[in-house]
Amino acid sequence: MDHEWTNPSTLNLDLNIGQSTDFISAGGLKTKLNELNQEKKRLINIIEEIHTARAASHGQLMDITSLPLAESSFSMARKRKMESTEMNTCNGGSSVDRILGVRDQSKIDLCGHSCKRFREDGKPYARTTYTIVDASDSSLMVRDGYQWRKYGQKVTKDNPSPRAYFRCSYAPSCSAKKKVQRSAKVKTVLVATYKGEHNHCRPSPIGITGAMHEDASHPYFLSPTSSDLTITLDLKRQGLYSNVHDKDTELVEFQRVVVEKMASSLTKDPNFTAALASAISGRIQHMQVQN
DNA sequence: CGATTTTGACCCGCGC
DNA sequence: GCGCGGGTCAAAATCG
Repeated sequence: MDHEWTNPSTLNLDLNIGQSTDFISAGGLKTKLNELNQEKKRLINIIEEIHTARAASHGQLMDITSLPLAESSFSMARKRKMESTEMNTCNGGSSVDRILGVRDQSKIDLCGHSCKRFREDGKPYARTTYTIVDASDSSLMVRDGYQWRKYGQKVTKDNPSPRAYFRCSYAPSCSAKKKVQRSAKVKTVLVATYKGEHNHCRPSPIGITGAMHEDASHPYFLSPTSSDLTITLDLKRQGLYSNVHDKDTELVEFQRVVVEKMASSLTKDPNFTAALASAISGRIQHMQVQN
């Protein structure tokens, strides 16, 4: 199975505008714009509700983050050395910091309940995220708010791009690790696989101005602080545990979320809707002149 | 000068 | 038992 992939950073959103053979009346256009405005208000309300609920549940997060860590099977050799498991608890940070901390998907679900998930053999699942970066960016750096130290790089058999290995800068007290590799199919996508859990607060929360969108269907994070569009998608929340090794499924899901997000962003942008209305009305006037 | 990155060597699990 | 490949180590190089 080999999906033909569109570069997510250059997705072509076919909105079917101007392709209909039906005549678009001025009244119909006005109705359509009103519907768009209503949809925009509805979406803003949903986002506000999500943020409010998250702020209210951060107290539960504090309890969850102080739970003992699950033993990571990531490195057997390392495990022998990491006997010092000094546990830190989060007792500080701004409310924004704490809210952003909720992004650690393995610890909390939408209801604030602990949802650290384990495979049948008792080992924790790896968390995979995708980040769109500039194709010319070869740094393999994924900004997730934590400080990482690179400790290795390998070229793997199934992907010509090198794979970078990172461990948390707070190691050995923190056992969190991640590996980052450029997608073999989409060169602008960095695939980051996280293992282990951080036992400390996020030292540098990513973009306070960043928009967080996590609901049952769209657990992703937008980072407008970088020059490129960065969308971090947590597939564990997508109910794709059983398909965690199916890269095609992951990539298709990623593409779907990107398309939905871009379409949603456009319809919420008053500049876009104004420009759209202007373009359509201009087209209508042009058609009337021709007739 | 300490922290971080690079990179070749080594370790270890797994399939044959 | 052997070879392969992913993951880690650690010395050297680089950076701030």
